[in-house]
Amino acid sequence: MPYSTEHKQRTRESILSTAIRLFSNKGYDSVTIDQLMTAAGLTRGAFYTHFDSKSELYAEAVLAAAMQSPIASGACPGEKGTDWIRRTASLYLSREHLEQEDFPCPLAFLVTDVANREPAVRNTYTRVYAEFVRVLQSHLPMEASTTAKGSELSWAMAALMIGGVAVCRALNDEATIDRVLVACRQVVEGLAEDVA
Amino acid sequence: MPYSTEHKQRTRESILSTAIRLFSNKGYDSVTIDQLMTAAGLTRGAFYTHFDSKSELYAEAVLAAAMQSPIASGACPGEKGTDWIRRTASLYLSREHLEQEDFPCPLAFLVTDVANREPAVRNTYTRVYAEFVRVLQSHLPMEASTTAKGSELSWAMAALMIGGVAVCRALNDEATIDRVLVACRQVVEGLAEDVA
DNA sequence: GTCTATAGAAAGATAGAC
DNA sequence: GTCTATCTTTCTATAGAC
Repeated sequence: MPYSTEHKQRTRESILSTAIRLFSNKGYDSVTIDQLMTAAGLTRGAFYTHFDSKSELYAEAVLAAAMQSPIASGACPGEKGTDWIRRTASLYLSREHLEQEDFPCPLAFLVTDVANREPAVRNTYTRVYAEFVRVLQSHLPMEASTTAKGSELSWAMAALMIGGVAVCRALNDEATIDRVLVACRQVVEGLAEDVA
Repeated sequence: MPYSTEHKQRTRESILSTAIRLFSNKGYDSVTIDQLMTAAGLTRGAFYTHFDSKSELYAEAVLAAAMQSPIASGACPGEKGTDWIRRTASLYLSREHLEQEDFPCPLAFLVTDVANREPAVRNTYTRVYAEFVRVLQSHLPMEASTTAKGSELSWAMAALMIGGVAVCRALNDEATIDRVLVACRQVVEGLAEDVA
């Protein structure tokens, strides 16, 4: 691979990382190409060598964000079963995640934002969400990891975790945020254990 | 009250209703003053007689949306206890709500959007959310409507309902949407009953 | 591949006529 | 109070130099 191609690849990934960070924290419309490129250490003009348009970048960013987020893509490889669920819930529904600037879960940080975007982006979101649910279910205890009941539970658990984080980001009161986080963690754990 | 004042009041409310509809379905940035006023049957220039700025309008719209949404502000006055919860969950987590253009629940339709806005808007969101939780808890069976455990459950139930609706709006697959709606409804009902 | 410069469109907000 | 006209800013995207 010639130097220039390799270099282009690196630049592209740098733009993408910056995009994930900015889009996740400010939403699609509030991020300008200028801000993005400046934050990536470049200027406006260089953008279009790497991406066709802002919306194309967004679509890629949502997917890349999902794959890079340690929280969404099956963290805690050490743990198993209910322990994994408990640990994931406590990572996902945490202040650290809320304040996570670099790799937050796009499912939570961009829910409403994605809803207002074109079908291609929503297709990506749909796939990422389904994968999140699949991973959750695979860690449910015993047979629940394959039954219809366990599946149903997983679809709701994912919505609860995403909802909890999304709501907390909209709230403006520390005490309320902590209450929501704790409550959601407790309920997720309870659900995972009761299904056994 | 002189005619002009009364008329101004009506116009103002008309703009506000239009704002609720447009903001809820497209988000803050995607709605322009021009679109808004045209949809309200007026022109750009008339806007600033009623509101100081777009962001001020947004803050008012979020509050008004919460009060006008029959779903969020304690619908089903006929039902009581667990029946009320079950009925509210089935209204909230429904396709009708997802496709509701005029009075959707801003807690779900604007979560991420509000998160990216100024503190005043997030304060409003916080109050509306807390009220939603309060109403939910008041319909929990027996003592749960006053205990700490019932309170915790309510904070999570609200996040689950909001998360379910918000996620479904981002999804782009009918079957997946139905699965999420059903799953969330089931879990909400289960939670409300198990606490008894 | 990245830069500066700029075209071209659209937005928020204001001014002044009616 | 509402209109049309406009100021000013900001944004996406492109052109051309290096």
